[in-house]
Amino acid sequence: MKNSIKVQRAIHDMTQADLAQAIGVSRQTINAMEKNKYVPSTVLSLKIAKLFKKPLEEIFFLEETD
Amino acid sequence: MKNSIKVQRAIHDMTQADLAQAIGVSRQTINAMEKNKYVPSTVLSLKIAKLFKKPLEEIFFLEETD
DNA sequence: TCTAAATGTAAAGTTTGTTTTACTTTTGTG
DNA sequence: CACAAAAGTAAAACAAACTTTACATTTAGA
Repeated sequence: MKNSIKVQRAIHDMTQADLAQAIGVSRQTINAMEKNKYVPSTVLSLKIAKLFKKPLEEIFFLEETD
Repeated sequence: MKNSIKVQRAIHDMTQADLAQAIGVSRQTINAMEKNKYVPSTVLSLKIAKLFKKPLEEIFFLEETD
């Protein structure tokens, strides 16, 4: 799975730390997500989509390998 | 987080086992999700939304406590 | 009612998400 | 350049997702 969190952060002018605090996770969790180190839980992705006011599917994308 | 997987299964006339096989998890995983035993990964929820041809937010909902 | 299919549940084990701490590297701005 | 903020990274520890096996309960149909 891939995501466009970094782009959304740029649009909203937020740092990784800002986003982390806004949704209640550690900064490393945001960083790892952006670097595709792991797949976040659905609660996390829903919170991020909600914060950025976008459908979840516009931020998180399935890949062939998923 | 809550979800309407059971309703979607009914609409598509699928058993828990059918759905499990369709998205590549165990039947117990589907059962546990329906009973809100745990929060699925974003890959799982995306696959389910895709299978049922619905926006993810129409199947998985954040709650106050999330 | 009898039976089979479907669902619910539970425990043990493995894998993966997430946190914490801490340090390095990059980037932007004076 | 110099400094600070932001981003990248890494390892250990813990929490949660997911599997497997196995069995009990419910539901639907002959």
